[in-house]
Amino acid sequence: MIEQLLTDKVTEAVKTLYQLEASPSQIQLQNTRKEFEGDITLVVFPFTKVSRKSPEATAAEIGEYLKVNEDAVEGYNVIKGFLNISINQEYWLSFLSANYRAGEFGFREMDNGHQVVVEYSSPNTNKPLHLGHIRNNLLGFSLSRILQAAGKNVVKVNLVNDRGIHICKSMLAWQRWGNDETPESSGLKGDHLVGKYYVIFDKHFKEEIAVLVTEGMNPEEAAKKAPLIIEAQQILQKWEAGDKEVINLWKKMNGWVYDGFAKTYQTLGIEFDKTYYESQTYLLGKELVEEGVQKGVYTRRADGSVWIDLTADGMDEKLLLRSDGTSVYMTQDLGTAMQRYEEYKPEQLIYVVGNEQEYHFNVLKVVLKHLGCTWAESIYHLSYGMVELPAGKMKSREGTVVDADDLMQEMFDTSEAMARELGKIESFDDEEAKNLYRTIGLGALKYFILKVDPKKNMLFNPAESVDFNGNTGPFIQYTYARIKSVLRKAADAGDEVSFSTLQSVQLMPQEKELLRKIHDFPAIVAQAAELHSPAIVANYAFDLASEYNRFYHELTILKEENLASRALRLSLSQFTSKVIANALWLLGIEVPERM
RNA sequence: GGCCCCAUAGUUCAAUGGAUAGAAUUUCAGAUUCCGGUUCUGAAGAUUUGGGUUCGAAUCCCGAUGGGGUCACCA
Repeated sequence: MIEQLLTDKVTEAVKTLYQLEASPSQIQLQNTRKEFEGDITLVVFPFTKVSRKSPEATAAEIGEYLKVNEDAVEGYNVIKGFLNISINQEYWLSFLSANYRAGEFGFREMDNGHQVVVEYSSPNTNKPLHLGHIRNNLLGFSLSRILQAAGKNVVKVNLVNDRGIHICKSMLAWQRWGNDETPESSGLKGDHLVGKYYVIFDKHFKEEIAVLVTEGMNPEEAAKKAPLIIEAQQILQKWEAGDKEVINLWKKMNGWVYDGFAKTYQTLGIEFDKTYYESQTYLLGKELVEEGVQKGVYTRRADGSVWIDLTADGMDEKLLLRSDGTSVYMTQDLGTAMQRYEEYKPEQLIYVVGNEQEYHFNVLKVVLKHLGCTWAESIYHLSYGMVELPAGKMKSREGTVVDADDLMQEMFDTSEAMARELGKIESFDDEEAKNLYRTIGLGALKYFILKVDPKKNMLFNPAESVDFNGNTGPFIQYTYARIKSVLRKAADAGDEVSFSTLQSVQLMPQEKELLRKIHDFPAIVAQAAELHSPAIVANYAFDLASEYNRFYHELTILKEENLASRALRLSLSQFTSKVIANALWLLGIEVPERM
């Protein structure tokens, strides 16, 4: 791309002019702002020290050097310390004709040397997925695709939290109040059915606590002494002891949940390369802790529990093994991290987990480093903020969770209402129309959530997200469909032939703007991968769609008489549609061929 | 309270330390017209606060204020 070309030339220029070996960070190239003449701008302030001249004079010297020594540079102008470089039209046109047909534009070949593991989703099996999981799943899936497009060999991993006291609560409630209810008999999706019993457990549990409190017990103690919780703990113990009856019930109910999750994942359009179950990994990590004790980096207390003192690292003391020898969260995460490292030897180990667990991952890294695992540095916690709704905050503790399945259905319904109102579906049969609602509803949801910087808390407004105008997924999808429609019409008129005649037309400003925007796409993908941020791709997709709309609005395409101009505009349209499709693919968003 | 994160137009989001802080939406004005709708054009509108570093700060550093998270032998 042109940036690389210019970086090299500028390096050469400052070496020749000022005998300076410039580091890449000193060469700051950016797209020239619209109000100025030029395509790419070099910030020359970093060179004024060695040039011992004013910013303007320095810029002029470098500009002149580039103009003389680089064919692609046709001119320059200087404003303050900014050197605005004009790239000649041949460069842009050859870029266009070389790439406009390339379906994989912006994507790099996979390099097997760069393996990356991305863990995301990681649900509990006692209740259905909710809005928070949606952000998690979308981020994880999209990030995986972005990394893949940047040339990484990505393994998408899910770690299902299928054991523990939470599922025992659902099991107990189902045994006691369930009357053999099944997904089939109740018509409920499996995960919803199990979630229902979790809620039932909680209701009775709270009642028991209330009774104990009126009898004079303090609430904290009551929460530990309530018969239901004791019984649930007994079930957990039986589970760990391998009790047949308990295990069978556990398998049955988890099976229902998996069926339900599979449907949710399918509807949401995400997938995994590999699924791990905590029931199979929760014993891992104990040997590691033992190893740490031998090495003297962890300490065993009199009661048998194992701790690490992280006060020197600015953290607290942390428990690594219970006094009864059983694992805690940290123990198994140490184990699974080690397992993954040994299995894949990845250059990066990414965890998509909410920001409430930031401390946990900081500790995880440090604990591994104390063990001598230098690869702990490759752990990256993609920490994301909470999703709120206009109605208020979404926290499971307050019982205001928004169910993922319900939310998606609402999105489909809303997009249907919207499409009908706008008369989008008159030429569609039922099947096509239904697919369109799905595509639009999901596109709206995904785009709205992914366009926000992951680390920030965000507000999801369902009604606003499906708007066909504005910074929304449907707007981008609509732009794509419109381009496709233009191209179909052109093809009907037998225009394909002229696509190949892209020579010596004069680029109009709007055409060049669009081309420049398209030209940025590979750099955007690289940056998004580097910063682990789908938001960069999302905002780019909107920019590109908006740019196309401006282009489309100001220039005629189908009625253009000049054949070369017409070919130019059609190839630009084709190119834009490919890049929009590619950008949306990175976000896991489908594009409709017409709408 | 300790530690971590966040703070940008009325609202929801942008801005690798670079030029006059961009969009979308809302509001207002105009155009379009079967219409108080749609579409189009234009305008208005923001860096919480006080210092510091820098040629240059929304961005980096220190303090204040406000919001969120986290400080379990839960995961």
